[in-house]
Amino acid sequence: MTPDKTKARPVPAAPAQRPPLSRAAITATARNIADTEGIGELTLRRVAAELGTGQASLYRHIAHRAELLGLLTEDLAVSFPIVEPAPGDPPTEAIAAQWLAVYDFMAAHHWAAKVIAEGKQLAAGTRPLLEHGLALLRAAGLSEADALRGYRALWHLLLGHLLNEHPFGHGDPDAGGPGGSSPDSTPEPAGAEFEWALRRLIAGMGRMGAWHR
Amino acid sequence: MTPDKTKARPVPAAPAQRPPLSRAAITATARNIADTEGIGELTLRRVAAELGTGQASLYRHIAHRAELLGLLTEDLAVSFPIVEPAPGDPPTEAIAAQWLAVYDFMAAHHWAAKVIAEGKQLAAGTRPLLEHGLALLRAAGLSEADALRGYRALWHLLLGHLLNEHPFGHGDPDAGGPGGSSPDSTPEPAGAEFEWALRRLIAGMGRMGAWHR
DNA sequence: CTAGACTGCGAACGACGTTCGCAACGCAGC
DNA sequence: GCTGCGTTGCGAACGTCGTTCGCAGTCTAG
Repeated sequence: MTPDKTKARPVPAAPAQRPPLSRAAITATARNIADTEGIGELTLRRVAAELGTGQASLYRHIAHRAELLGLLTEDLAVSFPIVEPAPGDPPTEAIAAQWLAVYDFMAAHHWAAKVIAEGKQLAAGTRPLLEHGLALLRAAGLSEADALRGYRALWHLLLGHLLNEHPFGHGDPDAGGPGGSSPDSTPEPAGAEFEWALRRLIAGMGRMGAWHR
Repeated sequence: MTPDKTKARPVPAAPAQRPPLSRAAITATARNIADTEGIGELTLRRVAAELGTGQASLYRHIAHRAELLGLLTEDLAVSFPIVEPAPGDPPTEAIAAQWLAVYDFMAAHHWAAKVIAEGKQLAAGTRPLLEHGLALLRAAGLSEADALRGYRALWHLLLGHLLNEHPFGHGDPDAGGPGGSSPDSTPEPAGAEFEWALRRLIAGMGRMGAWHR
């Protein structure tokens, strides 16, 4: 179609014109697949197909699949929510609010916990969360060292819950929401279970730490 | 080789005589590989080779790889340590001792946390641990419902720590989690970090729960 | 001695991540 | 202009994985 006789574009085959295929484009496409179809469907072939390129082309921009996963989590991490403490709230409440927000955010991307857990390093993207999380703990009276321990404890608790909570990667649009609660079969709303544990951990850090008593 | 003209023994190849290849044998071999070489080396071909059989033979005894992983965790779970509380110990101490033992046990099998996390819930094998864990929490004054919540919280905390603590699979001893951004400070003995968090969580369950204050 | 079930397994299939080598460009300097 | 070079896209292939197929032997009941 469109037999462009003018010498203009003897372009390869069916490239249409696509954006020049960058790291960002690859990452975005990958994230899209992971979000909508589950991490299990995220293959390099799939990404390439989605972008309309050959799979080998991806390797001009990423070294290997693991790097793509790294970019993915990094990309997600930069939009981790930061919850400023409401004035008048006790520090424990600020901490709880912050981590509940992170939980909700991660739960909305079912693949995140799995990828992070096995991919290991979360790097630069979590810097703001780290900074803010530490500040909240410090403001609650924890020492520098304990704040770091506390941060990691909260993070681990979060990760553990996310990994065991929802079965695994199929892009089930969780948009279902809190509408109709099942009669009684559901043991607990999942998020509630984390909140329960979260609040106990926070309370415990206070009890044995510094701010309370 | 061995041009056996007489029809006597057209026996396959090198069967020597091996034990008849059972579920248990396969599981044991698989576990051995996972323990010594890491979960990354655990392939069906590898298991078959180790057993001296063809890979296709394995499918006479297991349905698919996932089932083997299930057997593996099940096999591990039955030997989860159960720590009877020392007389005179406060209930919180009994709980801590129990879970520290489980942590050490799981940490000795680096693959366990990963497999459990992605394999989903473990089943029958954890029954004794569940029973005992609940009993300890109940003995500490938690309600039935809270004991279950507490058990799961402890389990999730444990899982989160194990997954982020030691990298294995492809050993890049990079920092775990988003806490790694801190360049200075000591990495801490790993088990100690869990213990810190564990004791806070236990304390917190008491504080907001029932037994203390 | 025969029929049927069960077990082992060589060979292949399809999907994956990754590598190779070539074609097509963009843009210096001549 | 033409030439040479670095970069980008990509078809084809390789090696490995989980899994399936179909046959060849062995065991056991009748």
